[in-house]
Amino acid sequence: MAKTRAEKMEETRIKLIAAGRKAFAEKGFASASMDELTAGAGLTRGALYHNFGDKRGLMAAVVDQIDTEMATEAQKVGQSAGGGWQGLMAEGAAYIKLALRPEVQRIVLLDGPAVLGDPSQWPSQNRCLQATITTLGELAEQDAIKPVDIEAIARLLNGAALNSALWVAASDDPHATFDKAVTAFECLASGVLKTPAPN
Amino acid sequence: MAKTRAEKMEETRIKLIAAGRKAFAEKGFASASMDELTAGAGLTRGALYHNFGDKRGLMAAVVDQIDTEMATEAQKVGQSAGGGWQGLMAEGAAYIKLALRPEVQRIVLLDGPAVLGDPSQWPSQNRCLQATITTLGELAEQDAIKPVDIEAIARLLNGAALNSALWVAASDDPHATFDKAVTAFECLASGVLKTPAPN
DNA sequence: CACTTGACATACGCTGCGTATGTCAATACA
DNA sequence: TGTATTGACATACGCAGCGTATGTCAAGTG
Repeated sequence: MAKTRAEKMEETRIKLIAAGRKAFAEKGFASASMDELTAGAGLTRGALYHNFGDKRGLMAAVVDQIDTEMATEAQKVGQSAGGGWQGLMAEGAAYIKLALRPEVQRIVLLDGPAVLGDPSQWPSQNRCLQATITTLGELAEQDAIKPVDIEAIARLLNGAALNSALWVAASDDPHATFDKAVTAFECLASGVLKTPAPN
Repeated sequence: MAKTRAEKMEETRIKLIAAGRKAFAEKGFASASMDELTAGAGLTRGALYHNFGDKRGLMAAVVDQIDTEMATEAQKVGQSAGGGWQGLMAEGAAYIKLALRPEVQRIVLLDGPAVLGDPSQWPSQNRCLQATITTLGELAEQDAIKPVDIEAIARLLNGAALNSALWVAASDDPHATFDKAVTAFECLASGVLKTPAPN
């Protein structure tokens, strides 16, 4: 069967995003050549500028894809941990673990802010936050946490988790450092609990 | 009196760093032209590449200057708050307040990581952390905090504080959001206390 | 007072982005 | 079904900006 035009266009978008994701991860945004990148996908810069406007546009699409994946994954982990406090802790650990991937570090944590600006304004980041905010909301209804601004707590927790991943990844013994980071995360998070942490 | 060569060179370094700081803050690293920048300082790119090696080298010098200033300032605030727990809280609020300056946001929080890599590896950031670690160390000696890894806590607190500044700055009502951020910061920080937070 | 060093300027090449223009296949329409 | 039209993508061009190779002249040296 002949492919429709819309289908083919969707294919090229997918190919370009995949190529961009690879190039940005391996060389960083600044050093990734659009000529090389598109050629690798069997296309030219023409396709890129037609579909995404400019280099930044492709970056935005790539970032959106990556941290949509992260949000989905972390949310899933949180829910299968049973939601509530356990879910929140599992989500935090999941974020740190996901952010250990070099691809995430380079694209989302290092280059993303420089290219796209403040991460708290990204649509995808708001999707990530939503999971945390929802979980915190449940806890608030159960009167389990202090009466503080939930959004603020969620943002600080997310920021702390993502940042600590860079530290973990750069450490000599990532495994041991990961454990320290998760423990510290849980320790800080316990500050919002009304009852002392169950350690 | 005639100026010695070393003195003149020091002057050009200072001029270039000042010009870089201004240009990077106003246009961002990528869009800052080294030709313009150096011309504004009454010099040429020759001086720049002689003194700093490349564009990144100047960026490193600028970042180092800025967050050395931040470390000094925050430490001062923490000490005049009397050290200990009050000092730690004051330090945190000070970091958030310092990071509200557009110059800091653009250079240190957005472009810095992309250009220089993981902030936790910057020499200057380690200076910033040192203050927090010292304060936490005092508290540990007084047996006031839980037996967790101090470095990990310090890194998470610093990361949370700096990140929240971006959120505050981008909000509709920065003043109100600042209060929320500081309250949330103190709430999370209280998680390391053995005795429940004095709220 | 010749000589050397080195701080900085000048000149060049190359890479790479964005855009203007061209082309050809897929749809619309008669 | 043949013609017109759109639009997805390729090709070609101009320009900015980085890094480097080379030049110059004043400050230090013996």
